[in-house]
Amino acid sequence: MADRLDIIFAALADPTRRRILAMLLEDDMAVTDVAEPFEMSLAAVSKHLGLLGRSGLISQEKRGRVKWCKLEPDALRDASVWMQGFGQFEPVNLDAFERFLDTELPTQTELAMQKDP
Amino acid sequence: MADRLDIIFAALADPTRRRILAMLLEDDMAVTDVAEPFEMSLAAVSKHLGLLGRSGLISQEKRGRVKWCKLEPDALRDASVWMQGFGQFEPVNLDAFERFLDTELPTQTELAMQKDP
DNA sequence: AGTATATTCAACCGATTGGTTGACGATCAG
DNA sequence: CTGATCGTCAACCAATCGGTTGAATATACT
Repeated sequence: MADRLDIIFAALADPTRRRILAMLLEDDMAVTDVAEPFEMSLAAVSKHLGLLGRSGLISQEKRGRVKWCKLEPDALRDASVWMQGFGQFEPVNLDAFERFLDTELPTQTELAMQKDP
Repeated sequence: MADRLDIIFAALADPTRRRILAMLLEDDMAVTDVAEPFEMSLAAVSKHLGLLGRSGLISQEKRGRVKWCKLEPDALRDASVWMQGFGQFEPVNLDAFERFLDTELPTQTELAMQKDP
């Protein structure tokens, strides 16, 4: 049902999760350390991290009793490519955008896309 | 307290709305024409368009009894800027970034391999 | 062994989301 | 005026979200 872009954009649609991602940009962190600056329960932050993990934006690896969270910026590439299709129309990005249209609009055959058969 | 990024990412987190945006990339459209290819009620599509309008991703102008929907790609700029904050994530450098990731991520086997225990 | 730490799980809550339906106000055509 | 078309509104529904608590499970320390 929910495809990859759904989950990624939904994950980005929350300020807590965006802040977590920004924190992980600095360095890998344990769950407790991620939760520390937030004024919410550890369980809530753990949920956010679980969602981020499911979205692929972070990976989590348990070493001992500590679960380390690591940013996976590669997952943002899909979303970035999608958005570039709207923001800038550079020739460089046209291929990626056409690929996007292929996957995103499967049934839109009559859509006026001037693509070569 | 939903700030602008919240609303924009949330608007992008739905496949119907992304498809609507892709349609509007081709041309401005009336609400009924936007709704035509979707297998849902007109009211549902109207709600989606309302949300897209509130997010600033589209604008709507009523001429006569027809409400025209127009893509506003500039609204994506905030989100794009935020994502580019994730480090060397400019469109031009995508290839270089991919190469960086290839050397940075030795194994992806543990990624999303968490089946139910 | 016993205790502290790290993290998740389960149940619950109120708010939001994505959809439906039917009624409704505008606006256009005849 | 009459009737069709365009679009939204209001009420409802099931599912999800973001948060809370308290218990449970591992792992580490002494």
